[in-house]
Amino acid sequence: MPVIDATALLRDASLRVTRPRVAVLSMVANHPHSDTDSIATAVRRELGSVSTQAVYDVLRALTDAGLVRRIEPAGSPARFETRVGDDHHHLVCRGCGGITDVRGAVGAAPCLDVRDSRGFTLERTEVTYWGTCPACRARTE
Amino acid sequence: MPVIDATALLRDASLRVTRPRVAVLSMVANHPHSDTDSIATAVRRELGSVSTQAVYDVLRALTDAGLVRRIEPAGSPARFETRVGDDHHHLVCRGCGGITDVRGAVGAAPCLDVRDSRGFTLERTEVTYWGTCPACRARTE
DNA sequence: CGCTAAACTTGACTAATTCCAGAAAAGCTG
DNA sequence: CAGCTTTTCTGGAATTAGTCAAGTTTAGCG
Repeated sequence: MPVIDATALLRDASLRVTRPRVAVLSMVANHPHSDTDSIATAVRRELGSVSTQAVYDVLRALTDAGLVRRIEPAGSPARFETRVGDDHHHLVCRGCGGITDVRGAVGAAPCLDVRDSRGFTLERTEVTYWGTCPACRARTE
Repeated sequence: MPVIDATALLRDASLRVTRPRVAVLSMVANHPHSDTDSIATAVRRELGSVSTQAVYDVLRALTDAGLVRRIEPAGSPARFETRVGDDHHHLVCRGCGGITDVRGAVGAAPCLDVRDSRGFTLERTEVTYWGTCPACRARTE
């Protein structure tokens, strides 16, 4: 299991270190692409009782601080991951909604330059690949 | 105003031609990126009274038939457009949620090939550019 | 140890979308 | 063009995801 020092990460981001925050951050680090509900369930299993609201608040705080990234493929509730800063993208299965990371290179990719940005200030480029995972393909064949 | 023959499009897709369908399809064609609510309002203005359910059903039928595409940027209700089949992508403003089309060339773009597709069958690649539109930038400066 | 702001709890609430069951309408079929 | 079948539409209730507000607790500083 990848061990992360959630406490140190929180401190570095000048966030208070609370039990719910540590539990949520560890959970997201160890189970990338979890949705809010799975995170809440896992955190409750660890700490006993944590309000849904707290989970939302914590995830918002972590997202704002840049410790986790929120990903939200169409048709699916929000999911979270800790891999921030590297240019990876997501492969989403239409069958089961599962998400897999794929390497990418946005900065280096000339075809992702927008020539006609119409005055927009570009901040981020998000690439989502839609397809069917091996398990779902097997099921429908 | 781009005139489309909604009736013919529906027939070609072997969908029954109903007044709500024609109205919804025309609305989407003339106002790309509309959300369900605006579509419902516009359709009601034209036909008098149409249930919300009918609008959802029609949009689903049109989407399944490939006549419209459903786009769903994070944090925004579903939106619809008729430009299907060409490789264009979307520029989404974080401030106002507005969507602008940008040309793209997925098929021709080498950097969008996924080398490590982990057995997935790839169906579509979706690129979303996040940024701030000129109007929103002006407002916050 | 005690203070204070930040974080957590509780519970009601909104928005978007779907489900359900019956009524109505479109379009074959003869 | 009358009747039958299939599909669509209506209205209301249910679900899901997430937010708001007010009061209580707690981390971290002195």
